[in-house]
Amino acid sequence: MELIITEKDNAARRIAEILSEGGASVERRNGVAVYRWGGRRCIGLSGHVVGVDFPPEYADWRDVRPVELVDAEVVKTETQENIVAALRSLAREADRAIVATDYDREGELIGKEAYELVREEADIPIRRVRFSSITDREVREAFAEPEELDFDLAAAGEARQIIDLMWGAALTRFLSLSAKQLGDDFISVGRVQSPTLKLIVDREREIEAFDPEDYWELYADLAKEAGAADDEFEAQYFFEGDDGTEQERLWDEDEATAADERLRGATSAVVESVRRRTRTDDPPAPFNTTQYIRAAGSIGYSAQRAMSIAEDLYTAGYVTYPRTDNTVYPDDLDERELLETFAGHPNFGDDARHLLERDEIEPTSGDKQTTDHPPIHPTGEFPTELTDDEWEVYELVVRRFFATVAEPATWAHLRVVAEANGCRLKANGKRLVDPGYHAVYPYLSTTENYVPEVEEGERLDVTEVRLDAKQTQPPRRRGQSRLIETMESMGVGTKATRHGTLQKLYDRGYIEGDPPRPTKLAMGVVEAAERFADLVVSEEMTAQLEQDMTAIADGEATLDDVTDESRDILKRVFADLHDSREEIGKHLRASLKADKVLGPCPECGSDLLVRRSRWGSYFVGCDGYPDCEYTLPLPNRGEPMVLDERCEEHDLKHVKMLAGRNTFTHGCPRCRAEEADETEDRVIGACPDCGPEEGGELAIKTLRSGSRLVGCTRYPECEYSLPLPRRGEIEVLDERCEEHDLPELVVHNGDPWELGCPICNFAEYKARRAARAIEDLDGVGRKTAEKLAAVGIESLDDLRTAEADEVAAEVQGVSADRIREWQTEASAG
DNA sequence: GCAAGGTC
Repeated sequence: MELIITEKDNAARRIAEILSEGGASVERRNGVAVYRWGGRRCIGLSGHVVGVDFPPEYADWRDVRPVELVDAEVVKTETQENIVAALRSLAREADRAIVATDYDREGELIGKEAYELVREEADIPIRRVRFSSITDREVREAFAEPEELDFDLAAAGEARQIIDLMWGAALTRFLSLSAKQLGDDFISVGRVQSPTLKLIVDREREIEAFDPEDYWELYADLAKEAGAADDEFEAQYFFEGDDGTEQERLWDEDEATAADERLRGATSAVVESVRRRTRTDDPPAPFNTTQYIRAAGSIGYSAQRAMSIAEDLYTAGYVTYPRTDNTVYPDDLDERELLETFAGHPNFGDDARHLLERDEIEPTSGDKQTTDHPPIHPTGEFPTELTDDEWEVYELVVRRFFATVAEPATWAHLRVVAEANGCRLKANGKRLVDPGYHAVYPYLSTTENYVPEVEEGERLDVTEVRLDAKQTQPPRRRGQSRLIETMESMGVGTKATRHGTLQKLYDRGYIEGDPPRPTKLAMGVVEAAERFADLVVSEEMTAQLEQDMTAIADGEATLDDVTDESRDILKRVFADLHDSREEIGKHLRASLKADKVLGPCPECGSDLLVRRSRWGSYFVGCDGYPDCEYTLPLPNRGEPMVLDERCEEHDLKHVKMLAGRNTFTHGCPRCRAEEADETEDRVIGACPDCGPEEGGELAIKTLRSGSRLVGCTRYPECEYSLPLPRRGEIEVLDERCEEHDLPELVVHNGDPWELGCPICNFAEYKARRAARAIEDLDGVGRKTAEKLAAVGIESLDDLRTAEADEVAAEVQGVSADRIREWQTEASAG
């Protein structure tokens, strides 16, 4: 029997399909899928099935001095026991094996790990095949002429594993021990996470150090003398700077007002020059992971969410592998054929047919060509049931593919320079003459700037003059996709890990919000690392490692050469760290506290801190506790983030509550509490729970945490309550709900929101939320959710408790098995 | 309880 080993199940299934010409069957070993046909078996791993670690005697952080990890042995442990067991048992039955993992360095290492597991069981020939996309031709050609594993390349990967573990673990333990942070709140550093964190911290330092400067810009509205009213356009004042370049900003107020007055003295301007240009705007390159994340970010998806959706679409077979650096379509991809599959599609058909009219389909390509996976593109398999988010992302991938085979766009640029009373004015117009690829890819801006056709020497009316006082702005914080792009350009992390690294920084309490802002703890960690272990916060560590890995792969260095040198460097770092342990610990503890301090306690003058209760909720408490028991409540939704902004009255920092899309600013917690104390409850009717027996009434209440609700006046004996929005004035109308005998409410926060009867409103809200929860289940689209609602399934609970067979009989197109899958998912979530 | 890299 010949055993074929791939990096993942998906690849195993597709390779089996190709080599067996569709004749493969699936069986399970230890729960792992094995594809069989003829004399062949094919198993997919799950990436690395073994990992590096220290022997168990190094496990206790308190027992082992961190520096000892530098010379500790590094052992391999099985991390995916089911898969390893399945692989071993298959190996015992095989008379030869073929490693078919991904065609990249990490794939070579994963292949070598499989090689060693097989070797422990059987002394059989083990060969290697390499292909860059799982297509019929590439796979057949690769299997026709198997090659050998590249052990040097695999050793390069192992060197990375060892160095990352030893630096990461030793320094993480050192910092955590020094700050006495040993539980879930340990303080981590690493070759990838720390330079990424420094990138964010450095930008924050620039922002903090920024000193804004005043400047002025001068504008005039110009209009053709006999033209239509909408022929008016804006032109900007400019002058020649000392270096001969065009300048728009006036840095001196007197000069600015002088120019303003001069221009105001002009009633007309004379066109000095008109320049027309045509510019082509080339369609974008195929999607690699980073550019995909960026595009998904521009339509509102976080990096993590974008990757998670892409992975789901990939597993379902609708798009190709989402983790790739490649921006060049492989020769095997027939773009015309793929377009043809879309020609009959209800959503994409028109665009696909239009693109097929081109004589020659020549796709764009990016700078980077790799051997592991093609750029992300649709497979041509059409999805049936997608959630709204999945559909939006799927459409993005389809349209990006369309864009890469579409024509360039053409813009007409028109630059007009005019002179008015000695002032020179310019206007740059642009018009999209031919939308080209924008017609099929509507995600990039096509904003035009209108400037009418004018002639040289033509006289224009000056209809308005504006002098804008402005200030230079600090650099902007990078958003998630910009950070990922920067990490890529620094060579830090990989296509498969960068978004996860950002998530890790959030989880470790190093960054908050979006765009991410570093915490004081992050500032402290980066400062400590810069002083004592500069290498671990520098991108050079990765650059050096890459060079060393290349040397190992080329046979110019050995794994031991490289790891021993790294050990020496790390030992020198520890020699410096040793004496400063106390000082570093104090600094880190001060940083940790700084993230939580709001300001002085009104009762004892100690610091008020954001704290967490035993039940997990947040509140503001005094650092003087238990001597001082002063507290203030915080909203019960989201994670509190302390802002720099301070309340003038109470000298307390403002608090923002981070809750994804529902993030809001709470402000000064003392102000909120005092406002609540001063707000009278407004009675609006009888309590439906206890009104008849106990005479309880419903009132609009404001809590000290800032929440508002309609609740029973007998609270806490009666806990009946309905939520109200946090913001906006609540108006009570005379109209009453017939069913509940309560007044209709209107919330004034921007556009008036007619909330109506609070009981009806809450019922509707719950129904909407339930519908959304059901739609979030894997493979339940809106249509299915509607069908389920029609048979009375309106919440996850309804779904969980329903009889799958009965529902299947009533709902067309949904099997009982499918419903049981959803029930499992609903119970798990 | 450490890292970073695969993959789910």
